[in-house]
Amino acid sequence: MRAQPRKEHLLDTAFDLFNQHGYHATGIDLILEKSKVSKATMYKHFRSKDELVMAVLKRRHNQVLQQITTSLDNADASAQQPVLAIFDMLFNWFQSDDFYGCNFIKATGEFLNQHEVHQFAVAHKQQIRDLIFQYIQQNDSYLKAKQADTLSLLVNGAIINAQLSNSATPAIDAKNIAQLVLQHD
Amino acid sequence: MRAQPRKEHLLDTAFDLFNQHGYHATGIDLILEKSKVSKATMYKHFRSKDELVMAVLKRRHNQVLQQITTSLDNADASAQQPVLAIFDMLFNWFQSDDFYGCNFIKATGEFLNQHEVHQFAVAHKQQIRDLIFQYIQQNDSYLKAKQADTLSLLVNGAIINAQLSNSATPAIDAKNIAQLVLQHD
DNA sequence: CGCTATATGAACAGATCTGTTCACTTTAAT
DNA sequence: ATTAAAGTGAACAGATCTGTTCATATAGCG
Repeated sequence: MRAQPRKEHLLDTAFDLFNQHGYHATGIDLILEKSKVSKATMYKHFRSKDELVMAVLKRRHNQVLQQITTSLDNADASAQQPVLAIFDMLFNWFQSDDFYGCNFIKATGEFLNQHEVHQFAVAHKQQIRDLIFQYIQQNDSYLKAKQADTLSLLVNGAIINAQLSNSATPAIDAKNIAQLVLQHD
Repeated sequence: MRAQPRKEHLLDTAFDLFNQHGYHATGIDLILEKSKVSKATMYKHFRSKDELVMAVLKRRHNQVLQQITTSLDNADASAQQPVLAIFDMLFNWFQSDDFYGCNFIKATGEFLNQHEVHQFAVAHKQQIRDLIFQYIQQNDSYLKAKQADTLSLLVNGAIINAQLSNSATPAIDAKNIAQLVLQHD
């Protein structure tokens, strides 16, 4: 199979524009203009705009899971709570130029509950929580595994506050809170 | 001045639809159909859709500030941290049938940073943080006033997780975390 | 070189969206 | 009952959006 640079480039451009303008406010034509891809090509790869949105989300989903896994794998195993490495990852993300909040949270806001896109976004967040849950069970076993809910809440709160304040410090705030809560039980 | 039931009804309907479908996905025609108001009337009250959006946000902004103020005023002053009453308010909100997440967070996701709507939404969240800050200074003075950032992060995290999980328990989770963090310092 | 995949661009259809206009009707207060 | 304000409905304009089509161009590969 040949690599598909056009398709990947299209997904990159769409991802950026969706994050900045939102899903409905971003027209197909804008994506095509920015990516220098023709409309016919796009519709050969994706049957509809919704399918493009789903492809963007699925690719990002895999990227995020990969990033979290890598973060946790590289975490200092001698640390008291290696799971907190997640917040260091958030800190880096918040500082990047192309940070415009979480595209999955955005997706739940723009599509109705029963819509495929909404449901995929919810499933994505749930899967992150589950990933944290599993990691705690295996590596920070002295922690109550149910603390995954707490960490998930702190992660999402940090994302929102980082977007609102256009600063990365909520990642540090969240890490400090997490540290306190986790070592308490 | 006469009361303006049509205008208020229009704002009510628009608020609900914006919350469920998002701002851009909600067409004027849908709002008019649901509210049984004619298009001419709407455009007499609001010069554009953006102006309607702003009116919805401004009204909601006042409602939220009022709710928080009332919550804090009615908080058990003998409690250790009366500021935690905010999370009880969140709990009730999350349980209501018309809870579809935070319309201000949604607004930041759908409008560019420099857009009036985006900026108003950011200012709204900042003002809530400031309100908490002031309350802590006056009533929970043994707390570090800067903890308003922590509470803000917990509030927003709870809102997101409540929307994602379609449950009210994140309000309780956030309250427990807040209690722990605040009494620690 | 020549074959085949893939991409292009430009025009087009049809739907939907915001916003305007206007003749007419309803409502509320005097 | 009269009058003035407010609301209605329906048609319309113009912009924008998604999606289609097709003749042409281009790039990779034997």
